[in-house]
Amino acid sequence: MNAPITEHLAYLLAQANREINRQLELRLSKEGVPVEQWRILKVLSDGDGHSMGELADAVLLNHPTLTKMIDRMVSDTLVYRVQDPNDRRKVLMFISDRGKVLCKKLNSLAVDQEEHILESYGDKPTSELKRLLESLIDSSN
Amino acid sequence: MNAPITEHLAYLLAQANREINRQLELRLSKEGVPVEQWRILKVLSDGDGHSMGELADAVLLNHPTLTKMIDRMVSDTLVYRVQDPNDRRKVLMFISDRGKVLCKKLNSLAVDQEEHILESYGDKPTSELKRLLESLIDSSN
DNA sequence: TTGAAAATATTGAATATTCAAGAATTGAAG
DNA sequence: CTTCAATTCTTGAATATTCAATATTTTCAA
Repeated sequence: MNAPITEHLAYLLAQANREINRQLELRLSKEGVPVEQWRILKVLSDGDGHSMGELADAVLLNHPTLTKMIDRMVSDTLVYRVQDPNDRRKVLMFISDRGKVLCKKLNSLAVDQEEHILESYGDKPTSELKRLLESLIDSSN
Repeated sequence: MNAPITEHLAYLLAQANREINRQLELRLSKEGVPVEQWRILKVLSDGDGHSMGELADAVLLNHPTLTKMIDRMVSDTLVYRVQDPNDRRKVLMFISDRGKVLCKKLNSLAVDQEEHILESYGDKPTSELKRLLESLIDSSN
């Protein structure tokens, strides 16, 4: 017989991702915000304008999904669109003041989670895991 | 400023998972099968009957999604349902002969991928990463 | 300079997922 | 034994995601 599915890297990643994501979702739900929106706010919180393509890459969403999520966030006045003056094909996304306030709250919820992981999983394993994940991602490009 | 999103464990996991999953998807698409169906076949390939609840846990899908995916797989005669004689609330899923044949092909495609990762990423980092992921998952329960 | 190809974002239809409710069966307390 | 709560799975409606097509702008070669 072949190796069981629980030994495949793809499966272990999916499982770990699912679990950690579930925990984070649970915390962010206190503010009624999906994980993807937190990512968007966090990327935009540098105050710069980011094009949709750039954003889609950064927040791990494909274009149409991002467009529709941004539509919602614009309705909620968390972010706003500006046409890029240098390339009018592009739309630059900016975070609003309301978005910044929300983002701060979300950050602290996310930090709570990271601290919880550090406690139960350990300091060294966590940083070692992060290092390995980064290098796996690098080696996949 | 807060830590950038790229330093959060949740983000790194999502990114790595997305990338590895994308690669696996690409291989399995040669047989026109989504990753989740491969997982289902693999779990069932022990020949035992598995209840829907058990399966849903194992393949990281929630109940209704699994039910509908199983409906498709039953249509394709890859698996079949049998009512559990000991507990008639339960449905036991079995893999068919056709399912077994397909599963073998998929396994070798998946093994290809694992080997590709081992080559580009290295033998030791891979097993170390797997170990850390397993223990993260453990510590989250 | 013009026109074709590439890049960027959005839209709408098709598909898939999720949530909440329902049906069937079992378990267990009174 | 009966009844009520819990377990298991499925269904249908609401929601979200994806694919393919479209519109707009830019790039670049002829």
